[in-house]
Amino acid sequence: MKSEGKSTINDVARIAGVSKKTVSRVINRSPLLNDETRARVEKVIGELGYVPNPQARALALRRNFLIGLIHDNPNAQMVLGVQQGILEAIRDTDFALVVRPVDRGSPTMLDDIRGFLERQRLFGVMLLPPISENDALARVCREAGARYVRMGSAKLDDDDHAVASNDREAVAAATRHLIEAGHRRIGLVQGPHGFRSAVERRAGFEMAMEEAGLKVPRSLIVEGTYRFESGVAAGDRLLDASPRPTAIVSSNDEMAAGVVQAARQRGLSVPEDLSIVGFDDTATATHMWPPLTTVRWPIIPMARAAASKLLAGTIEGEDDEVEEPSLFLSTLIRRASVAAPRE
Amino acid sequence: MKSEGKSTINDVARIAGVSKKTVSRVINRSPLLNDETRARVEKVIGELGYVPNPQARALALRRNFLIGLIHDNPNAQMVLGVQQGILEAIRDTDFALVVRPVDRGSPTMLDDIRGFLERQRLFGVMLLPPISENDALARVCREAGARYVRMGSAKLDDDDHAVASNDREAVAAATRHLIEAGHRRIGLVQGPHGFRSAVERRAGFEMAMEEAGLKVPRSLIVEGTYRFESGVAAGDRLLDASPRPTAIVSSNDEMAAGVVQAARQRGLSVPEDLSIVGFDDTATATHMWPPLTTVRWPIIPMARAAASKLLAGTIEGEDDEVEEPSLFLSTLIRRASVAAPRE
DNA sequence: TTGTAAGCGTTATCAA
DNA sequence: TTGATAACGCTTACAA
Repeated sequence: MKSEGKSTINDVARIAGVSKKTVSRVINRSPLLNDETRARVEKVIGELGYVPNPQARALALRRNFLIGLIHDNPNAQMVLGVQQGILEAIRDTDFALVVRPVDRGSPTMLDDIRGFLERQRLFGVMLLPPISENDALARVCREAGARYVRMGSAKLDDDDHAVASNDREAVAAATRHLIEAGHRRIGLVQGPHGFRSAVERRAGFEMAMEEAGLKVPRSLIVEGTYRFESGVAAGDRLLDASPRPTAIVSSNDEMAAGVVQAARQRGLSVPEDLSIVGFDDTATATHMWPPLTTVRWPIIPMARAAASKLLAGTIEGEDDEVEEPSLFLSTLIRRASVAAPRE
Repeated sequence: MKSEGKSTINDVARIAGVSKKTVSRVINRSPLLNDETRARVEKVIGELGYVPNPQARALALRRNFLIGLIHDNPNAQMVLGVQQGILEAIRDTDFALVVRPVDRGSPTMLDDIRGFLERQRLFGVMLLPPISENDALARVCREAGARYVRMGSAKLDDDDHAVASNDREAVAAATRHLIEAGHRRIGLVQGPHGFRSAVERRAGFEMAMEEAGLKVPRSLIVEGTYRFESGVAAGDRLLDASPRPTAIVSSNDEMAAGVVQAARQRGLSVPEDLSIVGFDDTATATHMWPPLTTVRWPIIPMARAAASKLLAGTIEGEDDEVEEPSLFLSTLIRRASVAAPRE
């Protein structure tokens, strides 16, 4: 058992008295191998503490064991959740995760990513919203020879290349929850322009309002950036409306926290004067006061499934028959930020 | 301009009418090269869209261009901040960032990390607190031939292998701020056992109290886990004390938010009935109510400096003379969670 | 200043 | 079921 991982396939071959190729077959679990030979080679591998060199493998195989996470996502919790999901999926494999944040605003973003993919020659990449919604980016991945899986708030690609949540239905359910509590005048803090999630969540909101025969005046829909500050601003705008809404649906938790702050600044209390529901169920939702009623987005399982899709067929020990799901259901988590309207 | 990044050094050499080695010299900016030759080769490189294959380079150089981030840190904001800092440092280099969370509780952690380092043969790794405080881990890195830099709340290693913040002094300053506001009975929510940051922050607290001739009863120091829930619990314990503390120093923001929640649950308002200061200045601090007075920990610059240290000497275009700093000063950010005690 | 030959550690081809 | 030999794309001697 050498302490350095310096022994090579040649050492193993020499000591075991076989050829390199035979050792290679053992490493790669080739089925056509004498059990006795295999055992002998494995013994030597164990004794030497031999670990195959991934760069050499990558060179010979013309692909490496790196999967990339490309994102331009403003939400730290979400990004970390995704990382965790991916890591769960690649645990016990030779794959490693490399992260690559990009700047959606940059005109050279696509070229940057193309360069990155060509340079690193990644096995595949995971694309997070919002850039996962960019079809040109998917094309770049294909052209660069990188497999990809897109995560999104709606089906963005075929099942081999996308996992999605049902944001529309989830927000509709959240809105219905407010309606059932007695609210009639409900505002929406919408996500930013260009985000599919923003579109889906708004559609869910409007769907539920329409079902209930409720009309949403234009003044009760305000756009935010998914950031806290924009939630404060949106809250201010919404609470300036007259009559004031008695409830607000926010397209994410962070903005919902901003709305709560806006309400508090004008002496309104939540949920007595104003009910609020968010989206994401990030740590913010439980750490704020009152704890936020929100939609739990199953980020970690989604990311895990997406990563498994990416690796489909490559994982040895796994039952390759298991098809990863492509749609993940979000669920409403009821906490303390919703109550019946006053009077 | 081929769309695929498939051309190799041989293609470039053939078309430019030079040897592989000359192309290699161009790529590696060798100084002993005829300018004219260089120009000719560079032209061909541009036309072909040639990109050197990193796995081949890695194989030949016996080192790759991957730097790892090894951590077991409970704070999402912090982890993401560190990632951002590292990425800023490696921007415009060929390096990529590989993330590797580990389980501090696992008895096989060190072996897992050793296996990871040997398998991936990383150029170097960044170690985050709390595992960065583990000297055995540093040894494992050295044995595996990986450079490393440790981030911490105090000097953990020599200057080439560590960057630190001055947590002790920063918490002392925060505590003094409370004392100056008139507080005398001040509690501490301490970080968890085994964290150097917890030790340093507590030391800063005690230092400031002692300076002011204030005695801290044992009942006013409660240990938390750095998580929100533990902050709630610690807040409960502290507020049960009699007489109640009029101010609390929390070893991080997340627990501070928990303390606020505990206070609110018993009808106490912040800062009127209870002043609070946190540590980290994460998003939580500004998103909560009231906005939290806290210590800003310069995570991103620290991480950037740490990554630069790791790469020291390898970056071509850079002025290698610039020595990265090893100590980063935290500063007190005054917001609305501190006021004079009542009466 | 440039080129030749020999690796780096693996896998693929094709024959035995 | 195994093995010799040639890739894979680059760098490092060592010459020229």
